[in-house]
Amino acid sequence: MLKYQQIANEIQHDIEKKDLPQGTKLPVLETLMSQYKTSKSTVIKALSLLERKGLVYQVRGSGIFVRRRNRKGYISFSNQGFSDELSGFDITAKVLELDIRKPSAEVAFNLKIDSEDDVYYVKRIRYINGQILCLEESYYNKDIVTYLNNEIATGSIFDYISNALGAKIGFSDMYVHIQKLNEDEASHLGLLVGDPKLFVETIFYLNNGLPFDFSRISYNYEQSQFFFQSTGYSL
Amino acid sequence: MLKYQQIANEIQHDIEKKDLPQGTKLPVLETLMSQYKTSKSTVIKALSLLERKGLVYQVRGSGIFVRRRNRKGYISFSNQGFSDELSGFDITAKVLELDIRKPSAEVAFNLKIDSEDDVYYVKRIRYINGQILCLEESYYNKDIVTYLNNEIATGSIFDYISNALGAKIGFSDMYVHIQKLNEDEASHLGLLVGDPKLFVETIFYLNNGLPFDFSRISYNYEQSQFFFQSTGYSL
DNA sequence: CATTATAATTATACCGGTATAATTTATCAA
DNA sequence: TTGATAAATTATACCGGTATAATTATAATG
Repeated sequence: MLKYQQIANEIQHDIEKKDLPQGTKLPVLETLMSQYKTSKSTVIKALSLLERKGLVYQVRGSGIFVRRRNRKGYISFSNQGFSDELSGFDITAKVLELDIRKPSAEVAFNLKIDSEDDVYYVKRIRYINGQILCLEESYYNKDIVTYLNNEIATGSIFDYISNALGAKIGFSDMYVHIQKLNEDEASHLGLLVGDPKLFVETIFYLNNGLPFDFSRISYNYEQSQFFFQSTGYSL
Repeated sequence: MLKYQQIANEIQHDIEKKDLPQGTKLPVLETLMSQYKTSKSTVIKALSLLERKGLVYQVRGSGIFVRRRNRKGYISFSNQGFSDELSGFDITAKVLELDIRKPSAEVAFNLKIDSEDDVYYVKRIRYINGQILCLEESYYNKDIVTYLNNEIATGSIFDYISNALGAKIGFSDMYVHIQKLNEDEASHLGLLVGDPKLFVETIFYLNNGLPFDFSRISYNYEQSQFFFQSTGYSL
């Protein structure tokens, strides 16, 4: 792990361990430099990382301060996406469908592949702490996600892609809508037709810019509480 | 304006002016350095800014590339919040209520003030391109937002706070829910009771960490299409 | 005591350098 | 032509420095 990431982790763990409240001032840069035996720029980079994670804020001429924490029961939604920030929640999945197929025009467009190329199609229900969280339909570029099965799809597919396939997940584009549930969705989510849903279309890219996953997710509105922190641009 | 922000702007304008498609490779660092007559670190900082804005992505050993753009009609939702990213949309507002009052316990808690301190309360409907976008209730700490009137609240209150009051807006915490409209909301949004809504509670902070605005917003689901880009943490 | 001016503190901008890791291109061998 | 190997390209990590701007603490002033 990189030095600045390591330092960021240690500072984060320190904040969490000591349960520091909002507004607590952290040691000044100079102190952090000697504490972690590193240069100023590396400390700054670590702090910038923590600032973008929403853990601290920095005030020029004043100091570095601890930022407010999440409300309980809210899913933290960083600019990393949902999936990794689910610590503290019990996430499981039930696979409804899993097959290899040819993509529709829309899917092919979003994955930047030809309509003759193969994709893995996965339809599943995801649970959070035993409650139905969402209904997900995902299309994976088979050239990148070379293999999938039921067992893998029952767990975290992204963990599998990162760890087993060794691919590096980069960024994503999300298109968010508020809509009413249709019949199929309502039955899977255990809700009524016309009930609210959060509907999100996402294209996930590897860190080299290749799209590997196009997904459509309908969230159960009863479980949909998200915590989101903005940071401003001047980092 | 800072040099690295200036450079980021110029690169952004260049991308938009030339309408460069996704995947287009930008000049290499060395070229950008001489092009903008600045040091490596400053160029890197400018590019890091653009990366967090979702405009480019960088691949080590390969280059800097243009990222996908927004779909038409979607409100771009950066980690800056909604308000500033509404270029291309016509945003207006109608003020329903505006007064000075004592905060409830919840409002006082979120603004970190005493229940005896004054707040400005503003209730208004915001329109996007003539359509009803949302119903907003906001509480402003009167020690910070010292004056408000109907005319100001008809426009952008944040612009007023930044420009006229000279305060620097820093970051925000958002709590997002999907719910059903109640009677009051439905009547103001021109929708039916039970229709979906995106309900967002936000605490806005100045750049020195002081909370100055606590707001509750109910979005019209028919106008609620948001574009959101995640970036990964390794910037 | 309140206000103002000054100094100290502190984070940030900006510079330019070396070393490193990932990718791409060129080279060579089979 | 293919596949492996080496070299070149390119972004990133990390260093340490000076200058600057914002804030906070201190001193001076009325």
